[in-house]
Amino acid sequence: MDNGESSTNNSSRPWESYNTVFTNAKAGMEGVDKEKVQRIVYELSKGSKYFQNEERKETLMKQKIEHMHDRSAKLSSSDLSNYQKVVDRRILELEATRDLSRIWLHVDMDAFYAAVETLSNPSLGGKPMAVGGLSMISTANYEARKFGVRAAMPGFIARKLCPDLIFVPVDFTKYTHYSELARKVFRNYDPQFIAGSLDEAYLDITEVCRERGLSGGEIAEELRSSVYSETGLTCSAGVAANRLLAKVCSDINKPNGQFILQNDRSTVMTFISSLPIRKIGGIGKVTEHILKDALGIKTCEDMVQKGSLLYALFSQSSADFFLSVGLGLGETDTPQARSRKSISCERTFSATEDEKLLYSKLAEIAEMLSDDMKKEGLIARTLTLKLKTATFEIRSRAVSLKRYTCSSEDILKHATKLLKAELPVSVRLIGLRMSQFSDEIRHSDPSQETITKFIVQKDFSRQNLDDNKIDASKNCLSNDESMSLSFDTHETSYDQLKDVLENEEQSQLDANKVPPNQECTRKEERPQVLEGDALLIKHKEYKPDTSHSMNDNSSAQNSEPVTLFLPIEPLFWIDGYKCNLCGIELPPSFVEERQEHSDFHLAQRLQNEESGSSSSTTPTSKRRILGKEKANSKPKKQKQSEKDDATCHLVLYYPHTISFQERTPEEMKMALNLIPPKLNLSPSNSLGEPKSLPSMSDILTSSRARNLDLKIQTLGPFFRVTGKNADTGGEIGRAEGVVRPWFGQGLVLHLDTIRLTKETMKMDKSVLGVGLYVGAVAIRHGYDCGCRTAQLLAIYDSDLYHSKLVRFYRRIGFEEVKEVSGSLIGDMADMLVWGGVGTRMDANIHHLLLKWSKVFLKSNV
DNA sequence: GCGGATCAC
DNA sequence: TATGGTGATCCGC
Ligand SMILES: Nc1ccn([C@H]2C[C@H](O)[C@@H](COP(=O)(O)OP(=O)(O)OP(=O)(O)O)O2)c(=O)n1
Ligand SMILES: [Mg+2]
Repeated sequence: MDNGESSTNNSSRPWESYNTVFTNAKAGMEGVDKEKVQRIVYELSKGSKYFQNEERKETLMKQKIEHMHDRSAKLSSSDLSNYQKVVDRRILELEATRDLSRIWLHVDMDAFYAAVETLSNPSLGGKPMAVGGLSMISTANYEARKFGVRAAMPGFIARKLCPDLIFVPVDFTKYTHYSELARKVFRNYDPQFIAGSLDEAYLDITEVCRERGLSGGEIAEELRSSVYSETGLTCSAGVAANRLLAKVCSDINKPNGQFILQNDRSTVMTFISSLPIRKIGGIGKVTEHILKDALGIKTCEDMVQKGSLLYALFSQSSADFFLSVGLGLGETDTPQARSRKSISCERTFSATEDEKLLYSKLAEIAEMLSDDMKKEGLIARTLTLKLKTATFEIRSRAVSLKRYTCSSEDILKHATKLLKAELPVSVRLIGLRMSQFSDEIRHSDPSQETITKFIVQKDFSRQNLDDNKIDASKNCLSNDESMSLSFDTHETSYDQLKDVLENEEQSQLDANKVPPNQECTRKEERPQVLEGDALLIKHKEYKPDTSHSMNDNSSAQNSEPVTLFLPIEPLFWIDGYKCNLCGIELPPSFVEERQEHSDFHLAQRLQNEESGSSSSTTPTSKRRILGKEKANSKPKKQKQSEKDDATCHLVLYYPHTISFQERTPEEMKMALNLIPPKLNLSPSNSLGEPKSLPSMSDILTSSRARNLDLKIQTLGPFFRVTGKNADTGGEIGRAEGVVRPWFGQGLVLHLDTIRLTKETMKMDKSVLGVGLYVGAVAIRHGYDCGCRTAQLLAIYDSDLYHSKLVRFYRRIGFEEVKEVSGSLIGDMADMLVWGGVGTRMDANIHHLLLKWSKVFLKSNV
């Protein structure tokens, strides 16, 4: 592997072991003498603090690789064959999700900043030029790239590579302007295009192609030509069946070119097979190294070939991502816009130990950060201090405050404490970040402006350090008014449910948590990307990463449903902790989880039998299970020993860990995604959801006006929504359920319980109103997880209550599917799954949200 | 919840 | 002389 390379080269050609990102392939670097570049970079870096730190990191990476390698060597052949089974099944399941019906286009401007600069100063044309300074350059034009000059390279090194290099300082306003021009063009092809950074976007051109009878390639030509005529800038495009592939494609014929990958499985597979893994977004320098040096994986094809190793050594979510990459899969839907989760500000300066100086830098940064937060109307409660020491070591120190804040005084006060604890230290960078925002999300969530606009904002700037209390009372004096306003809207649009909802006096409008946001200027159509190359609110939520240690990752892994085809066998815990059916590990102390788990296996089996295939049911053993209401009694160790050899479609879940994981609803959406790779940016334009479905934040915002404090938690695919009285904290209602595949329906949202505790409610009349809110969060969660259908059981308690329930659910959009009476064998699966008898009802989630949109989206005044 | 790493642009 | 800034995710504690 790397033996020969490192030992011989280190002595004679030391630069070969200094691996920088600059050695990676990149458009415009084809004819570059890589060795020469590497040598020069090495010569100028050698011995520097930066270099030493890179060496330190390199060492750590090597250790990681070695560790991974050892682990792979220890795997027995039986381990591998077991993992291979998992891989084979997973491949089938992933393959089933392949969607070749959509046409995605990824467009990326060529040498963006540099091209813009050339536009405003044509004399730069044809000459090697870089945007940035001698310390760092942001990008370089293609003339400069011939010399090996590229983004993120220090300017002084670039100048050594290319003595005639012209430097132009950055000017974000210009780039933003041209970015906007280009986006106007994009909008013509996909009004909901997903904007990445200033210079790239994803467009779903399926409809345009269909409507105009043009191919993806023709649309790409036209779009690029249009971008050129509108901006004077060239760009490159990639067209493929999903975003991951489209992104890879846009780089192929860059600059000023395009590449179309036909939506045909074998074409895709051929394309992907020889593709170096580093080309895939999310696989960077480290991951590439680990996969290559420890596992011998170089191409995407290898990912499939060595799938068993991946599943043995990485977390399930990472392995899933890798495998899906190997299959050429990627996201094909248009994700919902996501709001930012943190805001930060950091500055580099010449390293110093001078405490006075450091404190004053800190104060400046706190001030800038505070200003930014105010501009966005954000308040947050977790503060993180970031330091880069003179030796380039990165340190971070965080505190969570009792109250939300955006004041520079608050920030500085706590930041100072954090910094103080680190002194003395020589520092070259200080940064501050605020996260854990107060509920609202508004920003980037277009539909949100509805309520926001009702809130008359005063300038909440400068809450004098009153320390605490920033809250609503101070900022939004007109709170009551705004709330009642929104409430009215709410009620009127509810007429359909009036009889059930009854009154809604909703006396105490709390507004307690309403943040002081304003974000006035939300221009009607603004992708949320803003200034500078910074604000790209992009995330790749799939971070394949090297999980290490942990012989068996399978235990605490992510929650991802895995479908297995296994013969039915009795369930028991191998060695007392490992499920013999699926291998999941659950220590005996995980009583509840074990219960759910064994129930789940049994239920799946029953459903399978019911749903056709094998009719050989074995009623006996299941009967008793059914007695216990869902959560309590225990199905002993399933003795359904009568294992028919029927092959069963089992779905099992890997619980994330012992406890529910607290997540904000926004985060939630991605928690259960099946297909990992996503680099999901913010949908641009303000229209947000196509049909203006109520977003999670709409629902939450609306609920707060009703003094409801809603929360959602997840445990793997399971979720729990709780509604509390915002004043007392007392629980008013909750909904629980699970997101899971259902026969022939893809993912469905299974609503287990919607429980309301009217005792604790002040206004016991609006119980069902609360139920609607709690349910809406669950439904929206389902929507975000990709469910199309929601299922529930209107439980039979008493005639009166039951019919009321059915009526209620029917009104809000559910339809009766069947009666589960308990008298038919076929009911057993339902009874087991649902924990009782009643009326099974289904609803189309999209329709449901549409129907409810009037409620949660106060139509514009 | 915190801290370190990784990644993208 | 000189190696950026912003935001996100994941993992292991
Ligand atoms: N580490 C980086 C990478 C990029 N950028 C900025 C400058 C680029 O102009 C812009 C777009 O990034 P790209 O990766 O798309 O690079 P270019 O557009 O400059 O070149 P090309 O897309 O032709 O390869 O983002 C940056 O500031 N820092
Ligand atoms: Mg570009």
